[in-house]
This record gives sequence, structure tokens and C-alpha cells, in this order.
Amino acid sequence: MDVVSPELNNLLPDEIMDTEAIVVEEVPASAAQPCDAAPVPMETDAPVVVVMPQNVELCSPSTPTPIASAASQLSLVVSSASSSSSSGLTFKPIFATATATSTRTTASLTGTSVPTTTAGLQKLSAGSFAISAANHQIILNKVAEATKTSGVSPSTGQVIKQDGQKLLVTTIGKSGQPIVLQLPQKTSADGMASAPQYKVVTIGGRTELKPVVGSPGSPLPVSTLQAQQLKTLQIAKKTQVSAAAPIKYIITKTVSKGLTSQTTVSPVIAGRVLNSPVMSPITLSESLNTSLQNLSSKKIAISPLKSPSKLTVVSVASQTPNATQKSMGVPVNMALGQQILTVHQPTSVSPSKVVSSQSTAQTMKPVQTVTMGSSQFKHIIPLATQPNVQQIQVPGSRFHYVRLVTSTTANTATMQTGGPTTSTMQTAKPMVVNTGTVRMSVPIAPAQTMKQVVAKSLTTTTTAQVMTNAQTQQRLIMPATPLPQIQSNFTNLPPGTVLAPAPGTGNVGYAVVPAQYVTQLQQSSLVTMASSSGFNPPSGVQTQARLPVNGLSTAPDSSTRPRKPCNCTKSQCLKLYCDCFANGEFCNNCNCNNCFNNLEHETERLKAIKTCLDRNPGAFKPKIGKGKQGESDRRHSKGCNCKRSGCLKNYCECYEAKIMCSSICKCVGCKNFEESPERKTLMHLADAAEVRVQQQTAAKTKLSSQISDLLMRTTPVSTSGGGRLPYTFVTKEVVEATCECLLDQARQTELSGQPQALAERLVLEEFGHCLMRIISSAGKAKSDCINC
DNA sequence: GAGTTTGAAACT
DNA sequence: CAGTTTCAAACTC
Repeated sequence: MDVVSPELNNLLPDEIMDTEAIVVEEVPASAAQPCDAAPVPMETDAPVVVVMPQNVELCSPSTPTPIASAASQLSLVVSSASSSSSSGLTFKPIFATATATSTRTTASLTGTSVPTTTAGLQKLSAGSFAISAANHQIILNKVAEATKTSGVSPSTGQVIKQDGQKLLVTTIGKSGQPIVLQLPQKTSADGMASAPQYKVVTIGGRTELKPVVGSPGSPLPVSTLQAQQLKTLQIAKKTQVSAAAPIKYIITKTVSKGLTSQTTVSPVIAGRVLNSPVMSPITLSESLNTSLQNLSSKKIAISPLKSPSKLTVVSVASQTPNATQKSMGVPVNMALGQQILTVHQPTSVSPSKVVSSQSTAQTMKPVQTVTMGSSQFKHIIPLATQPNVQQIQVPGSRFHYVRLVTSTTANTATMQTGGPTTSTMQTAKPMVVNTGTVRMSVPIAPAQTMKQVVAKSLTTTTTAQVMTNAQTQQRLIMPATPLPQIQSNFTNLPPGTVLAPAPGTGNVGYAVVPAQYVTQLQQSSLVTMASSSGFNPPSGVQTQARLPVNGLSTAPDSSTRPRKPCNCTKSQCLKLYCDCFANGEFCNNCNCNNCFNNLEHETERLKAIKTCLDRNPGAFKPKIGKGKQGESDRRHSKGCNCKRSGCLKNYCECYEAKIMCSSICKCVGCKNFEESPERKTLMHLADAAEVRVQQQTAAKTKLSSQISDLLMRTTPVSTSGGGRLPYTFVTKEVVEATCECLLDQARQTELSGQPQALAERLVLEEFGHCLMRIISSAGKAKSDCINC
């Protein structure tokens, strides 16, 4: 295992992983807040929520409730308020009111406009199960009065009881992905432990409670979960928990886009933080009550991202009272003294993209099992493709942050391989975190990237294979301190895992991994897998998820559009001069020399990132953001400083971004403003050029069509007479199409200001091209006729 | 494709 | 913070 030296770790940007202190109040779990309580800020202001690129629908058993997802998030927060023996969680559907508070952060995270109807995290009263239509969150609050019974109430059909625990399910994503919650083993009157029950929360489907034979800590039987994509959360009865210092569990599960991708379960993050002086436990209610204002100033570290939409940061822990906890994209539930489990499960792609891999998905039910039980707080987390690298997908995210946090008061955390897995998750390698107060912010891969990787694996091999191999290939850069502790706690970490102590935090570690890093890891895993399974992956290792998925091309968007290769020669691609680096990407297929922006130079790269952030904390933030009120929606964050280009060339960042210069620009002789005639001219020319290209394309297409049509009609003649001369193909339609091409060419040359002589020449050349097409077609027709 | 221009980033 | 240098992209020929 490679370990990053403390010196290097100190170089890592604090902004990325350091979290701001979060003021939380310890509140009894029973203190459920009304559903209309203050919404919990989502997104970046909250530390523990995982953003899922996938839309999820949460439906109550009786009344399926499709949820329009403004964001893709799924988080499970389970908090144990007391040592109560009863095991029950109430699940009561309640629709929360939408609030606009969370919208802002969402937008900042995703870089896209989010409907203001996004509702904050809804808090449910006891025995209730709330579904936030906007945020798609389900909060399961432990209710004291609900402890009498466990299981699903017929009337409500939504009761999941867990004594002393709250279960918060926050999800935004697509439907069809049930979540199975194994209720704590209930002790019957005769003292015998009853079979654990699994609460199946079908997102977008029905909810059902399934008794399952097996120990709480054991994986779910395959038979029970087959044919379903399940997310299993096993909640063992927690005992000996101090009521004064309730321990809460936060389980955040992320599901990536794609229905079948779930089978290729991605790395899981597991982290747990015990109560500490600085981290007092907070109840769900508190987290819900935590206003955005409180959290806004405590945003988590942000990766060097060019655009917020690409930010994938999961922050998790704060070690010192003064430590701040920042989180990108996650609502906070980050409570001190909470156990936090972040599980990322890249699930699938949109149904339309999963057709071909559907069968595979069925056979590979990714099941994530988290056992939180006993006083030891053991967490058994079957790890997916990258057991130790929890991947939280945020669409467009480019950077991955992995953070390990150990509590100073925590017991020695140990991580060991979990028990045998009998479920379909054969590949899932359970990871047991024993009382390890470790929080891990997991690297996140761009949704597209993840989806692509998943798709490839699905189409070529089984998920199990992917997972198994991924484990051996994964490599995690995790700042973690103290190193010895972390290392001892994560003996299962695959070779190459980098752990480093975070600067000044004593025992806080983190890792910063670019999205492509994960992609590379995954792809390398696929390679390994291929070697054992006979699958030959594409030669291009770093494809950035732009390949078609199952034969269906993924709709390219701005975030996934191929980036121009860089040509850096002196910067080693470790300075912002390099667009790749500036965008938080690895160089791929670039023309750079002596490139260090790759996996082979991780330490240098991290150091460079740190340096950039030290110099400018916003170095990786998007340059184009929203302007002030009354100004254009988009403007350069810093403004340009152009002197000679008039801001009408691509040298100007404003012009390049197709936005006008603003008041903050320091440019000289700026012509990039609304009323600028030069700008209008340029815009006109640009538009005209685009139109011309379209017209020309259309004309040529038409010409080809006419010729083809003509060939179809003249073929019989050719067969009888040994072929027709080319001029016989010059029909009225062909002439018209040819003229359109010529006129188009003429217009183009005229608009471009070409001399008349040149224009005439170009037109003639175009005419020649047209004739050649006609002749070629005629020849082809003749040839075809001879053959027939 | 080589050379020039340009402005952001980096440096002092 | 301002001036200078470095750098790579944009641009020109």
C-alpha cells in the first residue's frame, strides 16, 4: 500500500476536505419535527448526502408516487437515538412542501438550473413516512409509540420500526429500484430471535416487508432479492447505546443513472464517526431544522472543478471543534457522533439504455448490506466494483474526493473482510468496519463515465466479475489520519491505496481523486477482469464515457463533450494553463509533453492542485457564473483583461464563452457589448456561416437524393442499352439541386468578402463537383447494370 | 505547419 | 497589488 507522506498530504488543499464545524444540537430521536419543518438544505451545504445521477421514484405501497426528480439523490439516514430494544421504523408517507431554499445549492452543484420547487429534506413525524416530491426523500423516523409493532402496518403499509433509530431515506432518482431494509432482529417473547425482516421499499413500486431467514448480519438470500435490483440495508439491533449520547447512523446510498448499472455496484463508502466532544450527535430533526443559512457557510470542500455541475465532493467529518465541515452536494445530516455510511451504488442507466443488459442486471443483484449492530457498530458493507472507493456520482462531476476521518474518541477502527455472502452479490466484498469511526468521502466519477464503464462491463461480463476484479484493481487516495490507525483499519484496502493524513487535523484524512481517476481504475479493473473472463475491453482506456451504451449512443451534452486535447509542453499539465488540468481531468489523447496529469504522477498532481487552490481557492470554480441581479444570467466571474483583441476574439474568455463583457471586466477597447456594431457583425456573420453550412449540407443531400432517385428510375434503360451517358442523368431535378449548390457557394463567397474572380472560380469548382457527382453516379449505374 | 499574437496564469 | 514573465491557445500566413 502506498502511503502519501505527511508532507504531501499537507499539500493537499484544505478546501477540499476540511469541513467546517457544524453546530448541531443533540436532540432525542423522538423529537420528530413536523413535516412542514424547516427544510434541510440539500446539495452542497450538507455533508453527507450523496447525489445520485439517477432519477428515482419513491412510491408508497398503496399510492405509487412518482417523484419528479430535480436532482438525483438517494440517501439513507438511520439514526439510533437510544438503546431501546424495540426494532421498528415507521414509514409514513407524507408529502413535503417544496421549498426554494435547496434550489440554490442544487444549482450550484450541478451547474444547471434547478426548479425552485425542490423541496428540502422533509422531516416526518413519528410513525410517518414522508416522501418529498421534490427531493424524493423518505424519512423514516423512529417513533417511540411505533415500537410496539414491527413490520408493515396494513393500514399504512409503510411501517418500518426500529427502536431508537431513525431512518431517513432521501432519494431522487428513477424508479424501479427497491430498497430493502432489514429490520433489526427482533427478540420474540420466548427470547428467541426472530428472523430478520426486510423492508422492501420499492422506489417507484410497492413496499413490502419480507421476512428473511438469516442472521441480521448475513447477506440477503439471493432468492429473495433476485429479479429485483435491491439495495439492502441491514440494520441490526443496536444495543448499549447511551441515550445521552445517541448514536446515529447515516447511510447514504447513491444510485447512478441507469437501471442496470446497479448491478455493477460501485464502490462503497463507509464511514463512521463516534460521538466526540466536537461532534455532538444531532438528530434528524435537527438536521432538518438546520437551515440553509447555518449550513451555507459550512460548505464542504470543493474539488477543483471548472463547473459546479462537475463537482463531486462528499464531505464527511470534522475532527476538531474548530474544524469546519464542508460538503458539496450533500445536505447535511452530518452529525457529530453519527455513524455515517455512504454507499454508492451506481445503478443504471435510463431504462432505454438498459435493454440489452437487463438480463445481466437481473442476475446480478447488487445488494449493499450494511450492518449496524450491537454496541460495536459493525458495518458490513459489501463493496462493489471498488469496495474501498466509494463513488458518488454527481452528473458531470470530474473530481473525486475521498476522505477518511477517524474520530479521536473512536475506538480503534478495524476493517475486515465480512462474512460469506450468500446473496447474488457474490462479488460484493463485505467490509466490516468495527467501531471504526471512519468517514469516507468517496471519489466520484462522472455519471457518464460511470455509466459507460458499467455498460461495458454489463455487456461483456457479469457484474460479479466486475466487482471482484475491481477490488483488486481499485486504488484509493485517501487522506487519513492518523495513518497507522487508518491503515490498520483498512487492511483490506487494495494495493496502491494511498492514505495520507490531512494537514492540521490530526486524524482527518482525505483523498482527492479526479473523476477520470476512478474511470481509469474502473477500466483497469475491467482489463483485469477481461484477462480472467476473456473479455477484451476497448483499447482506449480512458474513454470518458462517450461511447455508446449497449449500442445506444449516449446523448452528448456539454459536460461530456470531448475536450480538445492540450498541447502543453512546459507546464507538465499541472498548471491552469492546461485546460485538462483546469477542468479537473486527466490528460487523455493529448499532445502534451512530459505530462504529469495522469495516474502515474498522482502525488505531483495532488501537489499541483493544492498549490493552485492555495493561490486561488476558486481556481477550479467555473469562470462563467451568474451575474448580479439585473445583469445577464451568465457572466465571467472575474472578467476579462483584454487589451488588443477588442474582446471579439477567442482570446477573450468572455467572447469565447459567448457572453458579453460585464462591469467587472477590465478590458480595453471592448467591443463585446450588446450594442456593439462589431459584435453584431460578428454575430451576424457567425449566424450566416452556420446557416450556409446547413443550406449547403441540405443542398448536397438533396442532390445526392435526386441522383439516387434518378438512378432508380433509369436503371431499366441502362440494362437494355448497355448504359446511359452521363448527360442523360441531368434531369430537371438534378439541375435544380445543382443550381442550389452553386447559389449556395456564391452566397458563401460573397458573404466572406472574397473577390469576384475568386467567387466565380469557387462557383465553377462547385459546378465541377456537381458534374463529377453526376458522372460518378452515371458510371455507377452503368456498372451496376452490367453486373446485373 | 511555422510563426505570431494574445491574455490568463504564474511569478516577483 | 502591480509589474513582469511564462505559458498555451488562438490566430495568421
